[in-house]
Amino acid sequence: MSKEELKKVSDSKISKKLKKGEAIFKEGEKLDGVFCVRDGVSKLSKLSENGKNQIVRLASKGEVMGQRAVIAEESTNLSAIAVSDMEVCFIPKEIISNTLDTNPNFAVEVLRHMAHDLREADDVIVNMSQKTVKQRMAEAFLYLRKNYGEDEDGFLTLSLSREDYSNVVGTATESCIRIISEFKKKGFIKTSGKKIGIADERKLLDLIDGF
Amino acid sequence: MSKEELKKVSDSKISKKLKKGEAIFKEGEKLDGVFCVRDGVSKLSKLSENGKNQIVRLASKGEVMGQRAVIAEESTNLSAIAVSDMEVCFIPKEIISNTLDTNPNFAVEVLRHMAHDLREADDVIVNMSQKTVKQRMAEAFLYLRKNYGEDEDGFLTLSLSREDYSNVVGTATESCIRIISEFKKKGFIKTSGKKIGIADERKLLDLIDGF
DNA sequence: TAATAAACCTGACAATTGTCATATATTTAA
DNA sequence: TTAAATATATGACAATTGTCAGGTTTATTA
Repeated sequence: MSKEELKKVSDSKISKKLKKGEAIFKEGEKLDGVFCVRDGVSKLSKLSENGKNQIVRLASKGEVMGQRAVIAEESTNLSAIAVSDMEVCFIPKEIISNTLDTNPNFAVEVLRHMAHDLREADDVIVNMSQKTVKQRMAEAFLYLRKNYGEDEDGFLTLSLSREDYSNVVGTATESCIRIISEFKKKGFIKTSGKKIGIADERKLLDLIDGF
Repeated sequence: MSKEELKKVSDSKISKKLKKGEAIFKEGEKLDGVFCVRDGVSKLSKLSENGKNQIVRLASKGEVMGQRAVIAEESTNLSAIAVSDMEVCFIPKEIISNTLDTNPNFAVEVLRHMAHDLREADDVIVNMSQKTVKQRMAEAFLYLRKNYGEDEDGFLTLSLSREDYSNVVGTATESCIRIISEFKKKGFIKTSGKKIGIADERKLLDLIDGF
């Protein structure tokens, strides 16, 4: 079964709609299959011992959630919560494991995908440990524009709450808010209500590079 | 080809010896295959834009390095440098890709392994972003004991330089040294020359849990 | 062995980030 | 619509962490 075939399977399934804030699955659960995002965006996060929440990655259209746990036959280490209204479909693990066992191409394709995820995770580790909160905030804005685009007025299509931002960059919500204020004052970004737009990409890039 | 068979292949290869400090490969290189650690330990690290080095993980006996890049057909995102004298063997990428294409079991096995690495990477992300430097230092000591053991006097078998420690936990070398001094003064660890041993596991665990 | 280099250590201080308290704005629900 | 809940914002301060500038010790090598 190729990726395209799998997509067909997934398209034929009845998909589930979720409202912003609803959970698709929670950390520690056993998953009976994987979830494929048809529309909207989900945050994949993990609770640390001290009660703080860390958003490890975001998943949007076409991306699959839960495959790591299903493949490793473990309970999931992450929670998936909708950050916008969503439509997801479910693919039972039996289909996954059957296809894995019988079709080497599929396995290799999944493998490539996971190799890619792993590289991204490595990059996140380096960013988290070597960059300042301001630099991480700047990267978050650029990442969101690159991956989810902006509207006709130049505001990010995917709007996260301040708390979500703080959970992405790994900082206190207050610090996050302060940095947003500072960036706005300096003209790096613009805001309108809770919408945020990039006003000066160059300045953000300079900040990331340490200038 | 099963994992055991692969091991046989690798064992039959002429292996290469490396002295502490030598590089197996460097960030950005194209790899013609993967490296299997037969003896010793290697650090897998990445340079961030600001010139700081981050150790993403350590690889020891039986572990494979470079598979992510070979599978994704990308240049490697990490450097591998020996932190002790080492013996590694090389498996050409042709063998890997042939085996991947023809043997679904092998692909699934590699997949499981990569799923495991990905989970660990997620955990590292959370640790890096949500824990203090002291907590991360405490975790590093416990991790090193768990994975590489201690000698008859209770000192960690794998002894890293202070700079390596700082690159593992993502902090300045001076901060790292100060924390080592503090832990020693408080009786959490003991030192002898550059050797470090765990003196009070309970206290370290309490610190990690925020007490 | 002596000279040199590298690693380790410490103090002083600055910069960054977190915490707590509180105020305002916005959203949600009764 | 009004009340309650939630999200956003800011000040004041403390705690953490980084930087620079020296030291000392340990390892390397000429």
